Amino acid sequence: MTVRTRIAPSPTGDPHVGTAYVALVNYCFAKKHGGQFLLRIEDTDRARSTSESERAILDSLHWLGLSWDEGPDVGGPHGPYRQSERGAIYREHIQMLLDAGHAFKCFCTPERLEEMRVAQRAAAQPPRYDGLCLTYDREEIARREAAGEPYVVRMRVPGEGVCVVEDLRRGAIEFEWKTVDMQVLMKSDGMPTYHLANVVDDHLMEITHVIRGEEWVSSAPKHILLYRYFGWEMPKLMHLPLLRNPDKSKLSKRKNPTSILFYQRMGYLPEALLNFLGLLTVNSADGNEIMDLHELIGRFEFEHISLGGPVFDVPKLNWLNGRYIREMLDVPSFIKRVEAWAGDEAKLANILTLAQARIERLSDLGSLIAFFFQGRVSVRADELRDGKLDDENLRKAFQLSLWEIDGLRDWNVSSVEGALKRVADALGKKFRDVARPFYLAVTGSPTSVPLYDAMAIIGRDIVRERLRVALDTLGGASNKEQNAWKSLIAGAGERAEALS
RNA sequence: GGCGCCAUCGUCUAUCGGUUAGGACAUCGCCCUUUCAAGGCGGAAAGACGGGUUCGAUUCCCGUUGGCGCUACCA
Repeated sequence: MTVRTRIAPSPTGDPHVGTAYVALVNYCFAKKHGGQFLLRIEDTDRARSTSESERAILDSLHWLGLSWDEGPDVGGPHGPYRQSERGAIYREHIQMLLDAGHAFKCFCTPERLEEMRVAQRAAAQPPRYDGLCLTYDREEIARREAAGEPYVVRMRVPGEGVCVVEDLRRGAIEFEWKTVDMQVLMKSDGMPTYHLANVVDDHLMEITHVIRGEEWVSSAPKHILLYRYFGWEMPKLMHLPLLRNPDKSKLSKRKNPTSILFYQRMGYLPEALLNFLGLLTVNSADGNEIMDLHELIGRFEFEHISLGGPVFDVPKLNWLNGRYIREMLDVPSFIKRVEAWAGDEAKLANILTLAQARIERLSDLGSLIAFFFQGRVSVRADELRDGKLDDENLRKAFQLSLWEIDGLRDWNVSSVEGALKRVADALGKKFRDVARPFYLAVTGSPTSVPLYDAMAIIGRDIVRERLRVALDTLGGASNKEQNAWKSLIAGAGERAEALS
């Protein structure tokens, strides 16, 4: 049997380094065993999925040097590879479960479900659907359906017994069935949830090894049950640890840049970033830590993956990147890399257009536009404070701006302008009265080229990081403050939270 | 709260019952050097805690503690 693995990202935000890590492991495992590696887009969440995000994920993984044998961009015999295009397949499978009595229609309102969960929690019970709609007879269901009541389809789950999840790396993990919820398989909008789509697709795409993040361990019993209901052979499972912030919490952009785009913009070489992630998958006890993809594949053994969540250690990445820059590139190829990174003609033209009106000598250019080519800019707290906002409002301004820019669909001069104006509105100010700290945070200087244009050119990832650093410089925003401030930005708080 | 996963230097890790617990990053010192890097050499730095099992536990088992995840009509 040929080994087939996959990466199944959800296009709901920036391409995450964690996705790259999981993709790398899947890729190495498949190639090590002469198998295939697939890419499938899990875009069943219609509200949050975007084609820009999908594009960015594909581009980022390609940039890192990864490729796939089948996927939405390259096709393949098991397509389509985008879940939003597989609706008929899921409906057919949902019907099979319904017909066999393995799933049922549930008409319960969100309010009832919420009350039920609150009660269960208060009673120290595991949260689990109580089965009300399971008691309805044929007529009752038909009546409600005819009346146009919205419903979801849930899977039936045994009330007793134990489910054993076999994990390649962790061994047997036991769950009592009564702690496993009767998961929604089809939402009221007719789209499948992750659990159904994932199982159906993995089977139809002949995936033999499901290698995914640790956050899926607790839903593995649901997946096992679905395979059983369908009478399909279960693929092997392996759950990878989650990448962490330096404080050991799950890697999140609130505390750390998580987007591959950020590392690209910062001038990390793709080989270095890939090598860095690869170090978490091989045994490098011999002291050699410089490895290309080919060597990573050769040395890959899943036994080498430690189960403790590894901190994404930027200093070590920096060291690796430095070694790649000075050891792995000769001067001509180094020059090429720099040109590719900084020499984008359109970008340079934009920058120079902004600068032209503001210089007297060409030599003024260096200090005026240096911030376009920097990563973080350093600003002191007292410089930021020297404005028209008190300390709390200053921190609020930065926090709100972070939420706003994360909530933007498009990144361009006018969308950025809109975001910052909304922040000023929320503070009850005109933007020009709060502009100074933003200029300082983003450009490193209180006077510079036009801010919105500059931000549009610098890119969302670097801008977010500079704003985040400015906020941290002022002491950050406490959870309490964040909760209090969220309501000031319509919808952006929740959005940012969900995307974090 | 419920369920689950995890636990070696600050960080990434080696060790698959017996080691002076090894390497790498970061850090400190020295050397090299017109500066700064880079490079070379050296130092400091770890088995969370408590019980077992065993002739012997970092390693196996149990408990505690801690970290993390899940707990949605998000993935």
